[in-house]
Amino acid sequence: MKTVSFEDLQKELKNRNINLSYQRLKILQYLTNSQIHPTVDQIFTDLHKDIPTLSKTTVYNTLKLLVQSDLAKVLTIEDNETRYDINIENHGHFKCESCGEIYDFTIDLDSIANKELKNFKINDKKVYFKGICPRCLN
Amino acid sequence: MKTVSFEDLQKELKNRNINLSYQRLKILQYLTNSQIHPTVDQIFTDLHKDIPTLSKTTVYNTLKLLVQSDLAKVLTIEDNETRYDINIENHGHFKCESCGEIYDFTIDLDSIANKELKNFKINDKKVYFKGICPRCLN
DNA sequence: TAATCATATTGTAATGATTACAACTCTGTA
DNA sequence: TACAGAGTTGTAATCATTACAATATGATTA
Repeated sequence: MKTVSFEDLQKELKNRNINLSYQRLKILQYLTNSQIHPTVDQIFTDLHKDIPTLSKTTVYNTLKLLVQSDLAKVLTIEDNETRYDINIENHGHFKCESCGEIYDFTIDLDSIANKELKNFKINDKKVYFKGICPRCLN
Repeated sequence: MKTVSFEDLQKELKNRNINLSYQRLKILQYLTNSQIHPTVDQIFTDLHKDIPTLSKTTVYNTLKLLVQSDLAKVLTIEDNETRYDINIENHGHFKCESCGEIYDFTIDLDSIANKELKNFKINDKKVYFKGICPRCLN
């Protein structure tokens, strides 16, 4: 699975004339280091320990920026929790209905193109699975 | 694509000892007749014309019931709009980013099983595409 | 260095979807 | 008719997200 380095991200932001402020840096680090596809609340709560002045609005703003810049993606596996993912192509997401953990799995999104959609312009593909993970099956 | 008849649905509800009240009947009809994958608000607004006493809570309650009974599915293509779909297997959803319309397309969900997940118990698979539909491309 | 300007951050208030809950209604049965 | 259980309704509460105005920051130029 292709990984995105911090340097890549920094470069991308430069290209788009987006300043890498301290807060944005920390949020980017959080997204790349923790592979947990966090919710806004998780990001805010964890980072707030290091940055007591951090505002939740800043987290929202930064995530919106990253999504618009195509550096992050919104995951809507559940209707009541929006999660964020550093943008790595060609993978799907599995959510365990027991422990709530989210697993990445590789999938060739190109291979699930569809004849019916040959006249459609496809910009984004999402694949979400739900079930029970091996750990919880025991 | 497999279609679900009204009689099938009624039978399913009987099996589960769920009463088919007037409101529930209307909501079921709405879901089967209109193929628009409606939001709660669409269902409520449209049915409210016929049933002025209808409450939005009833719509929520009924949809929850249908989902729990596995007769309907929740669609979370966007993080800000929850939609509902009568449960038909083996199809994905395409949402046009221009007009907002949602298109079904057939897809063999079994074929996108994944070796990495061979020890996972998979209960549900969702495939969401986004882009521009042919009508809006012109 | 000081002044200026654009951008980023913050905190609070507003919005909107969903849920909780208590009162009321309906239907069937004894 | 009285009762019980289930379904519906409307209001209030909750929670995530957005809007917005005030403040802070940081770079640039004189």
